[in-house]
Amino acid sequence: MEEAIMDYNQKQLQILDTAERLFAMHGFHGASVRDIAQEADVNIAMISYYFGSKERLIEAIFLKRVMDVKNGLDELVKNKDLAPLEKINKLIELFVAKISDRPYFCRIMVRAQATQEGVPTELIHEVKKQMYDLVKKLITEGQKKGAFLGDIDTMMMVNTLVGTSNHVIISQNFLKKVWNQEAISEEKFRQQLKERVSNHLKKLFKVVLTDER
Amino acid sequence: MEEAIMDYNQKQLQILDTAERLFAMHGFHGASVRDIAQEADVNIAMISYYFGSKERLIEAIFLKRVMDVKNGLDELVKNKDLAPLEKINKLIELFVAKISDRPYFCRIMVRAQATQEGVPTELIHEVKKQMYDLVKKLITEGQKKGAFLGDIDTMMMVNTLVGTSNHVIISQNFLKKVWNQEAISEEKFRQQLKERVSNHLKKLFKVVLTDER
DNA sequence: AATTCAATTAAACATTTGTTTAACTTAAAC
DNA sequence: GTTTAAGTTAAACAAATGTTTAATTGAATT
Repeated sequence: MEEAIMDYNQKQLQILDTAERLFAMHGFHGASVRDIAQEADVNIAMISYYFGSKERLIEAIFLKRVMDVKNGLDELVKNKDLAPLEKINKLIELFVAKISDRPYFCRIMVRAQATQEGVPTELIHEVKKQMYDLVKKLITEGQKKGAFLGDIDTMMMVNTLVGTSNHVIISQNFLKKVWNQEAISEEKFRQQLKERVSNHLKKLFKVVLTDER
Repeated sequence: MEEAIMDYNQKQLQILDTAERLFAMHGFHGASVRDIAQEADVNIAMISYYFGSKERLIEAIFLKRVMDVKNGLDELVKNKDLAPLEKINKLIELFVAKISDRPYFCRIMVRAQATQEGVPTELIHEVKKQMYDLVKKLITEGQKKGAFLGDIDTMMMVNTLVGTSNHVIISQNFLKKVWNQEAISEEKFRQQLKERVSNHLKKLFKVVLTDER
């Protein structure tokens, strides 16, 4: 939709970044265009001027980020010369990195799936479908090569991958508190978390998909 | 807070149920008190009259439901004479049943964790902590009995349990579409989903915690 | 029958909401 | 230097928001 190529100027990027943060923290209806304009340090009218409406603004955020994820997945498919399990590991690493590096968008995405907040549902379904198809392909490939076991609930494995990753990201504050790591910096903690959930999921998939431990 | 015993009359229950549904579908700020009053078939003023404010209304919903979950967990602890893995299975079954029977509240809960929507954060953290402690206790118990393996990331296992379950519930519409099960009734599909995610998680925990398959 | 108090209502309240307007500035193009 | 168009602004707009008010009903209690 709109134009395929999107080159935003400085002010537009300010608006997009601020809006992403505020939508994530307070929800679509909880973040007013006045709040966004003020925190982005632009006049209110500029939002309508550049993006048309609040709805079109969040759509722009989605388009910007979802394309990112899609391109990441496409890149993975090209890697032909990896062992089945290594491909899975690569996918896990890539997915976890993607969402833990963009925690604000992750929150928006989770909200969007949970509800109907005037967010482009088809876009979400499309990228989820792509994710599912990719995992299914990787698993059946591994099965044909005899590397993976036979009876695997592919769809549920995807749900575990996506659900666990998302949940860790949105529960960050809670985890920090439970682990008594409140002294550590936000950035460092996120890095630790990324590594830990990545390793956890790799072990999980290995032990489910193969006979080894 | 408030009174420990809460016996709501018919009208109050209508408000609570409708509010739970609308908060789940449109978010806290996306659902207006007018919408809630209209769909619950009561006068707007009755909401302030009974609950004081919109914030206190969602707090009442949380109190009502969270207590439910807590009581469920407590009951599980009493079962002393079960094998370690059977206890884990029981926990999975109970948790999945709890949230898939209350999909609206599940969505509210997910939103509340993802953001800060004037929702009682301490309440959520409290019940999450309880869940974590319970799983930790069950796992270390199994390890002491020699039934479970040694190196297990307990916290991540909890995240997998909660994250996967939540994600399946909030992605219901998508899953229905992907599986081409759009003809089936809402209720029946939810029942199938409950069984499937429950079995999936049981297998997952078994293969991770023990040496058997 | 009179009193009391909770329940219920339509209307009003002050804010806040997303969006638009019309005037003004800036800067590049001719 | 004039023209053109995009950028920028404060102000205004109608609509929707959460909450309160003041009046009325209902049904017990005295």
